[in-house]
Amino acid sequence: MTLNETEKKELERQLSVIQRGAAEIVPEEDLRKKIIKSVKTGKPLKIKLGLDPSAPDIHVGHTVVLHKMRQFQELGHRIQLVIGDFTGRIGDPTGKSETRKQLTEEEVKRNAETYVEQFSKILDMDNIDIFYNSKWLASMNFSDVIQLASKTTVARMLERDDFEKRFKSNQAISLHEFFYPLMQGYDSVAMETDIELGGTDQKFNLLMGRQLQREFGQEQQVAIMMPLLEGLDGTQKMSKSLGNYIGIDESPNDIFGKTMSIPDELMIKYFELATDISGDELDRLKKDLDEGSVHPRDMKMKLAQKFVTMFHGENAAEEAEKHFKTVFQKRALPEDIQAVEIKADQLEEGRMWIVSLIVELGLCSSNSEARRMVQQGAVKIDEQKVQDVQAQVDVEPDMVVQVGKRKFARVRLV
RNA sequence: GGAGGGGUAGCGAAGCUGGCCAAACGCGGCAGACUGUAAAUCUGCUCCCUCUGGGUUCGGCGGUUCGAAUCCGUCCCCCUCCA
Repeated sequence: MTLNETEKKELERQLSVIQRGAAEIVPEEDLRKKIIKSVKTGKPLKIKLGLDPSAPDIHVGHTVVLHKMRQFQELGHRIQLVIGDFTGRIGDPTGKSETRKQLTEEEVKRNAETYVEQFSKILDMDNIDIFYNSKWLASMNFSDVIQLASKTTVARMLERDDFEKRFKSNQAISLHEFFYPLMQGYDSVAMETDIELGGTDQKFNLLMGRQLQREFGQEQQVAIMMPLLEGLDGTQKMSKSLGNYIGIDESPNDIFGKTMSIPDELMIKYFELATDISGDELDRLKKDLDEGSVHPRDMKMKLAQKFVTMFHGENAAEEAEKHFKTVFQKRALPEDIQAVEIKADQLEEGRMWIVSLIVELGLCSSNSEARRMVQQGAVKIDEQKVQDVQAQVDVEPDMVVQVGKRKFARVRLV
């Protein structure tokens, strides 16, 4: 197929955008072909992203794939979300024994709405298709299922990492778990997907889509795997269960603060994968960092600002930065300290034991912990260090109690 | 179904010839110093309790004993090998 100059340019433009940040594209050649076809015919490609309906709270790690989706949108392609409402009922094959609780239709719907709401911070939701895979999976009968199962082999299934491991180590693999990739793959058949996006951990499933499409006589989809973003600890992938995540629904101050605590080495990766900056801008940032012309801290602040802006808007970002600067750079008290009620009848002659006060204010979870904090010199009342565990504190309204560097509470006497 | 191994604090892992075990050690976490709420480093803390002491812990339950993570019975769960 021959391309004229403008078409060639367009091809290269799209390729470079799509490739940026991607961990793997399988196969690249097909991607080329699909883009050429699209450029020639003016028909957008169908880009699929599968969603698990059970975990609707998304964090920055999830946004990696969303940013890639966004880029596709901007390139004029059609993005399609599939809510795995049917798949969710089967339980995913992570090897853990707990059976996933069945979601009711209500819950699935509510979760889907949450997705839509959260995604709107990154994607153009007016320009998007949403599917539920129960639409085609729920109506399949047993012979349809057998038919589908016959499209692949046990050996093929065992190629999948976690299946292989479990098989070799004699751990149970329930037969139904084999159907999870099959279902996900079949979604691509049903939707005639051109390109499917996912994390590198989804590779097997994405490739299954390819295989099934071929079996069903369709043009095969291209699988684009995005890297998994490491969390705040800098080593493990960002996940809610590890607690090393930045949730997009968190407060501006938390998002800003958490971003500041990521290891420097990850900054560029975060910029590349989790923000909307262009390739050129990214190159500039890298250069600045290498040359040392920008303080890494300041660059990270820029990142933090981008995140807060993305999730809460520009004003919030400015506020958060101000907060960060006063609290952590100047070590001053933040402006908006959460007020916590202390009931007057908890006091004895207007006083309260320091340890109980800390616990009552919710700054520590047990007396023992609070006691430790006092002993370690982590506790300040109105900026005065308190180190006496026995101290009886005169409780004044609006008094500010601080534990460690980042936990504050303002007393509200009632 | 048979044989063997194992279940200890957030995790990993000692202890298991009964008292010195609230339980070594490592990781993680928290706090302090230093800083850029980065990294590295150093120090302390890390079941609960108004605490130089007390109370509950070592898969569950029940025994033996002055005293049990450690011994006995029983139940549950996990793993390995055999069928």
